[in-house]
Amino acid sequence: MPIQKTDKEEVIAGALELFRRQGYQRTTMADISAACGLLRGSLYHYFPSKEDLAEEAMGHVDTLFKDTIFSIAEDETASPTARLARMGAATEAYFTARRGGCLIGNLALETLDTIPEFRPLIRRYFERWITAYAHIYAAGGMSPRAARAEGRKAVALIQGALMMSRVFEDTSALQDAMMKLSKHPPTPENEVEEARNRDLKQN
Amino acid sequence: MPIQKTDKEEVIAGALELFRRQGYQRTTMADISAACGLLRGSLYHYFPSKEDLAEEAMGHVDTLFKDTIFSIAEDETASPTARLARMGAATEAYFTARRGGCLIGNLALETLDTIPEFRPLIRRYFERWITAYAHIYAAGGMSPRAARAEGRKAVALIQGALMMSRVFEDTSALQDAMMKLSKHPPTPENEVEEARNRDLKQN
Amino acid sequence: MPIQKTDKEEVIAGALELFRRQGYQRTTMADISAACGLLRGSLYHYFPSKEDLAEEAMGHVDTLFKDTIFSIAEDETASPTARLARMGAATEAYFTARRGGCLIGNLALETLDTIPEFRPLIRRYFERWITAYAHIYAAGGMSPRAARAEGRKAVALIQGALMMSRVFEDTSALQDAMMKLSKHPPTPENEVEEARNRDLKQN
Amino acid sequence: MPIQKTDKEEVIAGALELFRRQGYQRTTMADISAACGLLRGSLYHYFPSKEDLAEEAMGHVDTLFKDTIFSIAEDETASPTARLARMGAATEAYFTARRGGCLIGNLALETLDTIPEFRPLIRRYFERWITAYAHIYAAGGMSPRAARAEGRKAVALIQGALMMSRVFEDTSALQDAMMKLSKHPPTPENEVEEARNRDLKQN
DNA sequence: GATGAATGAGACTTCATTCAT
DNA sequence: GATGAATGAAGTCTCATTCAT
Repeated sequence: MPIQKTDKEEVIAGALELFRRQGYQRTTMADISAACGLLRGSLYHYFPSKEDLAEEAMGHVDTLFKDTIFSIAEDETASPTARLARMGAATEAYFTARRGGCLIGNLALETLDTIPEFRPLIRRYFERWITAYAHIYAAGGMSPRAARAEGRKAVALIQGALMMSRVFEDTSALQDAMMKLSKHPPTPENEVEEARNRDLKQN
Repeated sequence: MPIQKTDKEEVIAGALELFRRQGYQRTTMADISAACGLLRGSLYHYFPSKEDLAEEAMGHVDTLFKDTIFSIAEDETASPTARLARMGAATEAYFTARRGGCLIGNLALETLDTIPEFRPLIRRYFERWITAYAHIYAAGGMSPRAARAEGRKAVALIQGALMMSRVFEDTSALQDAMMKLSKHPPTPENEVEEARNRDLKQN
Repeated sequence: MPIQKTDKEEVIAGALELFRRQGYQRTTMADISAACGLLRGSLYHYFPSKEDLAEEAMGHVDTLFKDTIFSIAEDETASPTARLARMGAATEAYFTARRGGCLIGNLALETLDTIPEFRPLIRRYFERWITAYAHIYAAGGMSPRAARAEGRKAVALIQGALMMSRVFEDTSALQDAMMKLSKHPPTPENEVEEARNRDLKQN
Repeated sequence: MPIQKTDKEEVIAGALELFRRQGYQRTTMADISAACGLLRGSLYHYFPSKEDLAEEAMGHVDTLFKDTIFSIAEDETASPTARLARMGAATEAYFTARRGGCLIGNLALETLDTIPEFRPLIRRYFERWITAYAHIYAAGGMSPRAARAEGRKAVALIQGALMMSRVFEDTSALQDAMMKLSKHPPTPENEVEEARNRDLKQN
């Protein structure tokens, strides 16, 4: 029985990578079966359809991020800045070790308008990510509303940076973005404004 | 001939929207022919293949951005801050008027690893965009190196915000990001650091 | 354009015979394409699915029976007995010229519980057939209620006779049944009863 | 062993119902295994193949009819009319208690031209049924030849009535047919002719 | 230039059957 | 004997592309 679970996980792992790099439509069940050594028909013992398989792959990523990355934000024993740094490092490590960027981000852009079944999964993943950043920002003294807005911008920046890294085949775009996010909580717009005003008055 | 060209433009316009919302693989030549009123076989009088059609659609977007958005950055008669605001407003207006986000960003994530022919087009588009931001930032006094890094982050933030807007069906994510970018040049990391240090010393 | 219609009719004719003899599930699109010289994929230019193709085949039979057999019942210039004879002869001729019995009867038993889309077509066909017999019986002086009941039995007898002919590869079962139905309107139960009583009294 | 046999009977009972309602091709081994609580692979401990399983199911019906319905015809202690009534009642009771009509009649129309292995079974079943009716009719004074012809029509009427009952989801079609058959031996064609002639002469 | 039927490769999926455990 | 994963052939259907009219 442990063999069984291993097999299924192997299929998911192979499918996950193919979906991430080739997209959902372009990846065929034949590709996946070749990647995991199973025959085409055998995949259907584990997954009733290609869609289900993709959902399980996304669920796998979702769970992994929840357990190993987003959970860092909840560690109230660490300072907000320390949590930011640790979450950033974990995020960067995850994506640096894998080509093709973010599975769920990629599938989001490809399927959001055509496969409604994926939408809840996609939203839950990003919702959790945003909430993680917002939690840290709020712990740093930001208002809940601003913390959430900044969290959304943080996730946007990471996803955009993943896109840039892929487009230019240069991981520095991701590193750059993570560095920006990791050092300290962002300064919301008005605070920046005030800071500038202060600077101007000093001169 | 101009009539002909109009026909071709209509095909491109229809294909562009379908590719943006449904992705490349999911969009069929039949979808496109239905969208523009032509029959399946007739598409091949204008475009030798689906790939060529997609490339022309991307080229259309590329040219449009170059002429109407990126060109704003070159307007040396306006202040950097004014150019940022105008470019931000134009960008926001473009994407707010269309569902599905950014054609080239979407196709980038879907096809970068499977259709190498698209890569030069995708890179040129993002290269221009980054350059536009870098140009403004440099005009604001930033070093060329920092300006380019900040430009890349700016484009990343926009693309990520487009993803968030689509995921949550909420255009405020884009507005939020554009507001952040439009107000003034970003404060590079070390400058913020210094500013904070200044603040601390004052207290 | 007449070529087009001919092609489609040819496909239907080939499919019709295959469905009648092999059943719906057992007949593959490959069988049909081989029978009409078209490639598998080409069938989908004419019919969106196998189900639709089968429905058109059934519709073809339905129309043919309506126009060439059931219409005989409406010919008020002929006596009921003459109409019975002509309808019986036409029915027998149709089924004698074809192996495999009645397409719609066969598909009825095979698909009634599994392909609900076929049900309306199947019912309409039998409804018309019953109505044709009932019309003649009523013209022969039978009450509408009894005429309908006898019509249903007439159609049942024909379908059952087709089954017997197929089981025993002996067309005499059909001929036998048609002879019984063709000679004159049936004597409803109570009339037979009365006739027997009369006979008994006479002796 | 008796436990084993019970298991086998359960499989056959489940398969029988599925084959009757869904047909042979449409019914999968997975359907059958789900219906009887066994797993897919386990079915092959009892039956070497799907065809064998279907043959055993048909054999089950064949034996049941032989023992509980056709045997009534052999009961020389009862009058022909009484036997007809009892056989009709038993037949009607059997089919009224089950949806989907007659397993062997259904499979006959579906498989007669494609699974020759089933043919002997199908023929034997109908042969017995016809013989049963012929036996009663002969006991009623009909010539062997006429009795057999009338027996075939009786079975045809029943099978056709089962079809009508299923098509219109109305068991009255079967009841109607059974009433016709149960009251008394049919009047062969020529006898009716003579009776009519007698009637005419009287007027 | 326009049409739309035809092509043929290939996609997802099903299913009877086998076999190692 | 029971299990259920694995097999591999085959089924329905899609689709980019071609071509005769």
